[in-house]
Amino acid sequence: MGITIKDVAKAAGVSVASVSRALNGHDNVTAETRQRITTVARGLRYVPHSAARSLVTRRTQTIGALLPDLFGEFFSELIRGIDLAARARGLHLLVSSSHGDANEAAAALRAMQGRVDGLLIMSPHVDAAFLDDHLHMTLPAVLMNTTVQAARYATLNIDNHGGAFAMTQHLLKRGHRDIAFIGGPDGNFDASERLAGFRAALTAHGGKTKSQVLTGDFSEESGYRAGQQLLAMAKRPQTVFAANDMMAIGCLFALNQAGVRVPQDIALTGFDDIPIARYVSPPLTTVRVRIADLGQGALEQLVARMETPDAPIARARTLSCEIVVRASCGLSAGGGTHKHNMVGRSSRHAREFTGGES
Amino acid sequence: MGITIKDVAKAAGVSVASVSRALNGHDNVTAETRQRITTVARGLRYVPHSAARSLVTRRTQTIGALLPDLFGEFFSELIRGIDLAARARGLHLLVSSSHGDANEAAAALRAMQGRVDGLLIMSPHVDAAFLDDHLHMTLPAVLMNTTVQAARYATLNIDNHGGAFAMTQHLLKRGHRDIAFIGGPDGNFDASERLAGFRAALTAHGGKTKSQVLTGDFSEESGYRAGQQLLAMAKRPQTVFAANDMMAIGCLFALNQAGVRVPQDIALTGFDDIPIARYVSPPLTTVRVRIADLGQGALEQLVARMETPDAPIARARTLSCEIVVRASCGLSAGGGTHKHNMVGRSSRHAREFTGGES
DNA sequence: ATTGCAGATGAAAACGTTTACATTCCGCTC
DNA sequence: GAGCGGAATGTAAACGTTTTCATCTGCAAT
Repeated sequence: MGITIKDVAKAAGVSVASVSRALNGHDNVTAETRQRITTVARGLRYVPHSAARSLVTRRTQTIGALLPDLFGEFFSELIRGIDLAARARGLHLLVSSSHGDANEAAAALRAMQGRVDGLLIMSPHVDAAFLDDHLHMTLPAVLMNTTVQAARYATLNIDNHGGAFAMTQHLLKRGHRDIAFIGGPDGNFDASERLAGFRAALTAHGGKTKSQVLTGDFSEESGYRAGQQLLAMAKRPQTVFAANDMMAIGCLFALNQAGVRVPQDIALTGFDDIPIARYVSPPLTTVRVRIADLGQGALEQLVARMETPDAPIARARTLSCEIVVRASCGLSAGGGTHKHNMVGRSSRHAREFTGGES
Repeated sequence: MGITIKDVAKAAGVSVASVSRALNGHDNVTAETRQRITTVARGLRYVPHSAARSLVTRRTQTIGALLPDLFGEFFSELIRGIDLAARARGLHLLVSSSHGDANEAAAALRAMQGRVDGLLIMSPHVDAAFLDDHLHMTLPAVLMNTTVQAARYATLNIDNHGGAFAMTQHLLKRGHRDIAFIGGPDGNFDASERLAGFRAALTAHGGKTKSQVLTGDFSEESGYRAGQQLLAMAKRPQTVFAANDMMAIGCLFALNQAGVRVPQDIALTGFDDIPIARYVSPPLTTVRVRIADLGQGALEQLVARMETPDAPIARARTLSCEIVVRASCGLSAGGGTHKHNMVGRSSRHAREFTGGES
């Protein structure tokens, strides 16, 4: 690795202190000396040793993201959002994923401790006690999509309940009365909230409805299996609401394959609005979660905490969702083919908003 | 941050050296003392300061991944593979992406220097001179999907050319004679290799064929636009070969939307075999790249270099692809519906292998 | 001419580890 | 019982920065 600040100092004929000052843009150094130092440093290809710097500044310029998994477009988008925001602030991003159980999550949490200035945690199965145990109190952290309510932690949630509620309501309003819900993994916060929202809407509606819940685990394959279950039924439900888009797409595929037409024979909706959702046939009606924004927002909240660690923790923020009506649920009341709406990030869709930021 | 190794030493009534030895599993320490120290350390919730450690050991236990982008399932899968392999070795993963131009890439490269023990670089537009300029020679690095041939760098490539060649050959063998190719971004190594493979196969075939190239940039949207161009043509090609799956899916959507049937009216194939490819309708015939394996393999190669930096660099490895025939290109010679083949990670498909590892 | 001041620079401490080297301790052997 | 050897433990240097404090310089004010 070789070349240190001392070498630069020697070559420039100044002290290490001046080199440090010049390179870090402090103002108490002559323009001329700074010029000389920068030139020398560049010539020598000097790169500050970040560990040494971190040791004394107690800053790593790095934030960590603890994710449950990395599979599929949801996490892809999430990381993209985080990365974007981090880059804008000159922060590095350390990712860690695949934490099947609590032990792995604990190990990951431990390992990150001290390597990062702040932590973004999305682990739908960790609870407050777990965090108290393994997360150092002084390390700023933001929890995403978590069941943890403790006021000690900053949290940012998707409006899972509201989104599922609105979507169900939308379906009911359009006359759907017999709806099957494809659920997510057991113990997953998002999954259970979405199911709860679905149920609440049914209850709120009051009228006569029918519903059932199929099991899934958020993977395309589980959606496909659910689709096969549907196909095997003597009397199929009128509508399927999958707890995420990947399952909806898997289910759609099973239906397509069997020649069951969507939405004519059965309507289908998802949740998340992953990028691919608008490109399947028929395009998927879904609950839009601005996934990248979620990551970005979480990072910004984290940065805020890092900058003023003593500020009281704002109460849990919830990111609103909106319903995006595409063809898969049957055409909306307004009719029309919506063709011009189906492509492009900025296109407008029929929308219904959920509660909004709380 | 508070609690250091000194605190542990004091509390356990030993010297810092013993604490260090005990906690790092050195053997020259009594079982009894080690026991005591570990207990105390745990009780105090001592976490070693990694920067201090890195400073003296000159190791960060972190590897960096430099990616051009994070959008879509391809990168998702790639990161997943890298993360998996890194985790298995107790290495942390620092990601950095969105390097539109060379300047950004240079800055990212610089910033990573010194924070990582090794670097995984996928930046389809960097060349050897660029690396010589910005990459410290002593930092182990593995280049993925790069045009760089320099023997100084370890590289791991997808067999883009072979894959595209094989796919084109497959299409020709099935009687397709008029094929449109949707290309990737200008200057992108993968894109140009795939196009070259396509052309080479046409040339090799010798017989009378027709072809054209539509422009794309690897995004669904560009595939959609290409699809619209196709639709607008007086005489449409018989077959479309998109340089990646995302574009194929975008194109498929445009065709579906217009009521043009795939594969009856027009055949369609892609490249990458991203997870979603088997779940669109019709399922996409494509060139399978074991994306996660690519990431995993690159990481392993990197680790090898880190462990023995002086070993001569193995010549560029190329990861073989295989053709996965699903329904979108018209049924394969064998006929049948392939229904049982379309789902599940381990299902067998009609396959044709490309050159394999060189 | 002396004092004071401000701005530029340098010397050295500090950050928390690991590790080479020194010391202590203990049980042996002669 | 003195000397020895080896294991366990301690001491202190080193890693490469940043930053506090001190020094030095030149210049204006007295």
